[in-house]
Amino acid sequence: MEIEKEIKQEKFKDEIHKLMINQLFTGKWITNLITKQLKPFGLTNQQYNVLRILRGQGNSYISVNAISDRMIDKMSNVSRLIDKLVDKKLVERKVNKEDRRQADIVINQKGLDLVKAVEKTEDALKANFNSLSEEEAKQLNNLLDKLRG
Amino acid sequence: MEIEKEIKQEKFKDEIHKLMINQLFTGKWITNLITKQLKPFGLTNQQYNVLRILRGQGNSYISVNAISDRMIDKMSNVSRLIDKLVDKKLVERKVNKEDRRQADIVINQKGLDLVKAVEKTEDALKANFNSLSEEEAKQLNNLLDKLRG
DNA sequence: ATACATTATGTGTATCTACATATATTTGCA
DNA sequence: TGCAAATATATGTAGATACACATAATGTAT
Repeated sequence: MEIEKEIKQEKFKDEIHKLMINQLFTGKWITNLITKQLKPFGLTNQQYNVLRILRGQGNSYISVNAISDRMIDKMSNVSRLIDKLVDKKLVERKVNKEDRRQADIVINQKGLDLVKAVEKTEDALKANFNSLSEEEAKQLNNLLDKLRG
Repeated sequence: MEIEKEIKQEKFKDEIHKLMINQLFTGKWITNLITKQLKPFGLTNQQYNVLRILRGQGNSYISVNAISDRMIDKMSNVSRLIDKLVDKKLVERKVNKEDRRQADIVINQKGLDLVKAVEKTEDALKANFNSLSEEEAKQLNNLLDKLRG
């Protein structure tokens, strides 16, 4: 649906203003889809983001800072996010021996299993995204990258 | 910058997966820009969204539900958002006489002045968006609309 | 070695958010 | 009319978020 109809706004000051709003709206739309996907698993979007980052590291530890660098939402409070994941016994944390300020994190088997379980529901999520061709998705990716300058 | 570099992820499962992440990242990027713009005015993004919706109605009242329909983030708790704006004396609320369940809201002069003050900073915000041509912005708007199906 | 800056993470706090549920009112229909 | 369903808004609550600040360890220049 056109953004004009989604938010019942007939016209915008200019194309950039419309783009800002369209972008925010679409971001929220995707966020909500993912929130719903994750709800049965008791994970927030950002907890899931962290788990996937950790899985990407295999069985090697990675610092809190490095996790933050890789997150979609870099403003997140990673310390407390990790706390939650430790509480849920999905990841493990240890102090780095070379630099004792640093906390190193790794995903464990329970965490890996949970990510795998979530991924079984990916098809349902993807079904929301079949209105674009591969070519259009590429084009959109390029424009988004360019938008951020 | 390419999304791959923004989140230090070399490759994605497929173009749609990349698009989801790129979209979330870009949405958050814009949200953060607006949050910073609004901070000196003591407004949250959603409070500002509501104020602008109300301004669009001129001096006629509009229901909480209708505000919600027009919001970028429809999940918001509009009742309490309005509470805040009433507390700040930026809007006024009255019970609708025909339907006493309904609360009708209108922006007042102080609210209008505040929106105007924020808009004086629009140029600084827009400066973040000059990497796209008008034509590319249009194309992006169309692709976003199409993405949501 | 000392002191100052920097880095890495953690914590305190107020506020915001999402979701479930409650309250009040209106509508529709037997 | 009377009563269940629908509608409009509000509230309770747990948890998440943003931001300022605190703590601890390390780097660096003298």
